[in-house]
Amino acid sequence: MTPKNDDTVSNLNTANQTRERLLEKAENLFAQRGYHAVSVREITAAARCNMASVNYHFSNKKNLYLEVFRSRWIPREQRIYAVFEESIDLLEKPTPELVIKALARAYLEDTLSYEEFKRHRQLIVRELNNPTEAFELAADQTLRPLFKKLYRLLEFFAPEAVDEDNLSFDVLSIFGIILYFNYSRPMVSRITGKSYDADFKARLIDQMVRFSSYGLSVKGRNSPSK
Amino acid sequence: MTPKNDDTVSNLNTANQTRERLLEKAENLFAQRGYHAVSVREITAAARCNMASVNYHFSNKKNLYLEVFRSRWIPREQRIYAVFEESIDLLEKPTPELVIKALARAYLEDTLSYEEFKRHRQLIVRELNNPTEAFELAADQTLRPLFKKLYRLLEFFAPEAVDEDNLSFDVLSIFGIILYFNYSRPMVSRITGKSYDADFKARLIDQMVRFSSYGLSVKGRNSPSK
DNA sequence: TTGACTTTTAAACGATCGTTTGAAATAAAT
DNA sequence: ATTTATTTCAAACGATCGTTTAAAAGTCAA
Repeated sequence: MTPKNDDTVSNLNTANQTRERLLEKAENLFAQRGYHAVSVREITAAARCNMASVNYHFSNKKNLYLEVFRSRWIPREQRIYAVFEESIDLLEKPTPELVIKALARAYLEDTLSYEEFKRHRQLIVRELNNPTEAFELAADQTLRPLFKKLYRLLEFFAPEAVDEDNLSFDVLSIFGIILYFNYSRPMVSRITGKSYDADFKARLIDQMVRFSSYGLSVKGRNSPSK
Repeated sequence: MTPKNDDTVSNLNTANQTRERLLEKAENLFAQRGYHAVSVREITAAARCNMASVNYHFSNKKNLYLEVFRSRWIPREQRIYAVFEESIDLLEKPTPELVIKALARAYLEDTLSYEEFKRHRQLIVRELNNPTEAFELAADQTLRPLFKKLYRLLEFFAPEAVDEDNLSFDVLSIFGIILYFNYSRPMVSRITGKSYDADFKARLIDQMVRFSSYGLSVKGRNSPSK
């Protein structure tokens, strides 16, 4: 009646195939139109399996939604952070400006396909606007660790002059800039009418770095005149 | 069977009372949980009227949603813009920094109550993330006029050096900063743990101005050092 | 007060929702 | 080959959805 809950070997192939198909299609549909606008019938039709499969593999619709975050969204976000941290480690002098550039790049460059990133963003924007249990998962596993990392990077570079509150606020602001420039992509494209090519990407990254690094309250940034 | 469609005087009092109650409660619920998550039964229960009233006054649920934008969201946004334009007119020298500050203030200061503004933001963030017909209404009546206004203000102040694309991009960026710092309010409060008082508001405005004005590609801003 | 019109109401409509059921199909173990 | 366990399936469940209906209640002019 219920799926096996341990990792003893059985017919893993077929079972996980439909389970994975369900997660893939569910994520796509939830991202596009939101939890309540998507029906279990629609998800299972897209995954070409029986309607009862959702309850068999995930017990109910809500838990399928949460599992999309657990097994797809969070690992993907962690991959982005891994790219970010790797490029930080390569820097000999991680100035705030370089840190922000590394973060912007990790989000925009090649790590994910355009469609994959679109889904990814739509899911978290929904949660930021109207948090459910999934927001708590995402906050604990990805957002707060990133904030801590950013805080330490800025703190190291401006160890004396700046108080804790200002620094926390700056961290949130940087995250906000990155988030906004990604989440508003459709609107930006729609209004500027520009295609989303490599040049546009470079322009976006430049804009993000300028807008956030110059606003920092920490010292040690490059000369903002020019 | 259907409500009167002209302005001949009849029992306006009672009719418009329930119509207005429906719009008020519908906006509140749509903002909090989204179109599909809210039922007509729930809206009419909150408005203390019969379920059929929605179809009587608005013909169907979807049109009730659109009417929330037409008769509540858009006029409210236009009031914010009016406050912005009034304070611009008082400036003798509308530098980009002062323009941004005026815009940030128009959104944050007293124009709307906290709860009213929260609803207002939630509605538009939903539409930005997943546009429906309502987005087109909002874009035509409020967003695009604001962009044009901002463009003209920046253009006037930097008439020579900057090309059209950069300026359009800056306008979008300013709008994005304002939008983000408002729409992420719940998250910011949640993570910083600060209460949303007058000091916090002033801090927010300061942060918005710094983050966006220093990033501009136009000349003529105040010295960005310090 | 009558009569025309507007608004509100209770009840029901068909459709679709998430979930359950029990049997059929498939795979793995003996 | 037989048993055991896992996965898939068609069908149905009760609940809730948006909408319709037709009558009751309310409003206002003549």
